[in-house]
Amino acid sequence: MASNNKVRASIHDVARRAGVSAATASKVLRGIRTVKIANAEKVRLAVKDLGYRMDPLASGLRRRTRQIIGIVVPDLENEFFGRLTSRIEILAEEAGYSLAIASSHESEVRERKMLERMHDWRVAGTILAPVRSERGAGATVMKELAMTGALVDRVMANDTFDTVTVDNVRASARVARTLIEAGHRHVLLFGLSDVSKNVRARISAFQDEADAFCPQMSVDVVLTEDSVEGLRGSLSDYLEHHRPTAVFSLAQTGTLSVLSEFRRRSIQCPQDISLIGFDDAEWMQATYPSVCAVVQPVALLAEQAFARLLLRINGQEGFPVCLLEQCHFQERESLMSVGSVPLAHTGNQ
Amino acid sequence: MASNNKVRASIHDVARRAGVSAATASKVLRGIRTVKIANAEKVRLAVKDLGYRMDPLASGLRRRTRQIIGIVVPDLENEFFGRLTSRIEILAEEAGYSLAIASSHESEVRERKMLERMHDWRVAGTILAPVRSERGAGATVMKELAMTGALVDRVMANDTFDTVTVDNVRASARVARTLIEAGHRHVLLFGLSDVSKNVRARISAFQDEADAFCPQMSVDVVLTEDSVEGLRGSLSDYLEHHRPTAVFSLAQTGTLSVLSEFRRRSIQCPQDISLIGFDDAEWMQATYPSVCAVVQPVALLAEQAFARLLLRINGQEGFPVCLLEQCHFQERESLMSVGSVPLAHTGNQ
DNA sequence: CTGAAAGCGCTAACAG
DNA sequence: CTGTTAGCGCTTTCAG
Repeated sequence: MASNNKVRASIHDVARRAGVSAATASKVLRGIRTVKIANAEKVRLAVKDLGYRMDPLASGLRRRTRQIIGIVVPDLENEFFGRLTSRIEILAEEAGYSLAIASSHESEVRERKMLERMHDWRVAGTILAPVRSERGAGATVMKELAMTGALVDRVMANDTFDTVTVDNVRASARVARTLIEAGHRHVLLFGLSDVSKNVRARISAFQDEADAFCPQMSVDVVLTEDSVEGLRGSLSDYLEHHRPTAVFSLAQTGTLSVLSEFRRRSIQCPQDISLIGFDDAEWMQATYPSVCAVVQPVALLAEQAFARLLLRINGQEGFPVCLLEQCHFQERESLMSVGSVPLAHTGNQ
Repeated sequence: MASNNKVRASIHDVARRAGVSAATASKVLRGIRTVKIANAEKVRLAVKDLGYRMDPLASGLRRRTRQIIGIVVPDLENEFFGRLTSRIEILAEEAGYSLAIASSHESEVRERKMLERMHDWRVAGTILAPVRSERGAGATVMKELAMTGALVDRVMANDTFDTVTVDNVRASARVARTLIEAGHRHVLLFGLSDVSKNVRARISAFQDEADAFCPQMSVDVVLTEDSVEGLRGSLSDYLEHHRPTAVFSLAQTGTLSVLSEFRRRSIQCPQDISLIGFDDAEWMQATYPSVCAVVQPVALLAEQAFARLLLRINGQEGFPVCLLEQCHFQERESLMSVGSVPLAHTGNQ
């Protein structure tokens, strides 16, 4: 067996070399001040000499809780969750925890498995971004296991855990109003699977806003259960028979499909059809036309979710709160008023 | 302190309820067959009744090696590493390990910290994708600590660890040949920081190929230390005074910058300047023009790196190997022969 | 202020 | 086949 052949010094080795007991060495290492300064010095010296490093997992075994925070996200290949995780990793370390990262790969059974693993690892707390088919399964598992946790993204209020999410309603309403004001009266809402609470919220908020301020607006909704391949197909089918003046893409992958489909069909955007996407990405600045998007405050979501979790870990009691963070609307070229002349673009062609 | 208030059953509880000793219970749980069937059944029943779950970390403490594999990548926000990590997570689990994921956030000091943490966690092995400023620092740390490991991406041969990387030389040579054949005689190589071994390899391979097959080709190189902001600036400066017929972007972020800069300056791509990018992304299909790219075999990199690590964990001895995986060249619209008439595009405009 | 002893949850070793 | 004993590396407790 290959492995760490160099035997590692244990706290007993340190204690022996420093001429004190393991208990004392332990105190020094944990920064407890009730140790004679001379002894503390000796311990620190021994640590240095031996290149001693504590085994945090063994330590956690004894303390009965480990300095680890878990996070389970549905998809690490997705930039959004990459950014979320990345930010939380830093926050966790600043607070003295290690972050254990796991992906449920959009599968409910994996989600359960990963949550159980976090529990088995005795993490201090777990942040969960549920899978797309969110029916609260993940939260239920966490509740069953009596885990301390917080939920982020793709969640509405929950009766057990604090939740942090984007204000889908306000953001969608804002998109609706923008389109109405630009004269659009026939809009397609396009996205993946209606089982996601986020997407449902975005749709109904859009419709409510349309009903309230522009009852004559006709709103089509096309949702696909399948993944990326299906997206393109269902959009294609739809465009065969309908010609809205604007498309509101309900998620990032959808936005990409819309753009390609426009290109395939030689649909001029925004002259023929305007496009607004939910969720921004860097590449949306570089496309032609650049794409208007609802920008989610990822860093803020991370910070709030982490802050809530930390409070709970530290014993904060009380009813779960439900935090809604506001999105920003990024105007770009893909949006045009109906009937107006195209703006002068700086881009190709 | 909030925490897991429900007390968890230990293996002793299981043993007691099953009327056997902890050692026997342990054997059953580990699937060791030398246990009377009746007893094994009783243990399994007790496990079920108690909802028992083993503490894998305590178990690892005793066995002196944990069923964990570590991976340290430079940037989880980067799609490439997201995919790599995601794939390795699955492979690790199939092999009976949990994957501990950490990001060094492109910082050498963090990289060391994360590697040390993996070591402290007594992982069975660690896969490292070094930070951009790769001077072998990460590998040195791993060697110092006598860790079992493998290196992936951004590495050349290493005298201690198996390495798995993309064949930058062949890929770049291929790009060079493609451009030569398309009649390009003035090319810009554009990218981030020359301290990355990958980027250095790509540049010199391109130059070698050009020297060999088209000595009159003029090759400019613009590299930026800074991150994304700097990229745009240095490209802009360059284009102020030069007008190559093609740009070879050495990394994904660069490709995005090139595209935006083209748009800003109303440079028609590919009519005025062709573009080829190293590293593919989904959005490159949807831009106008769609972007030619060198596609890295991410899944393959993951599989090879993992396979090598597993061999080492299982005691495989011998000199470190250096695996080179081949890239695929994806033709798209952004490449045109010099002096030729644009192809009919199906896209906008 | 210190150290001996006990034990976190688990498993290796070995005598029965 | 089974159970006892003795730890893995650490921290807690409590008598000194």
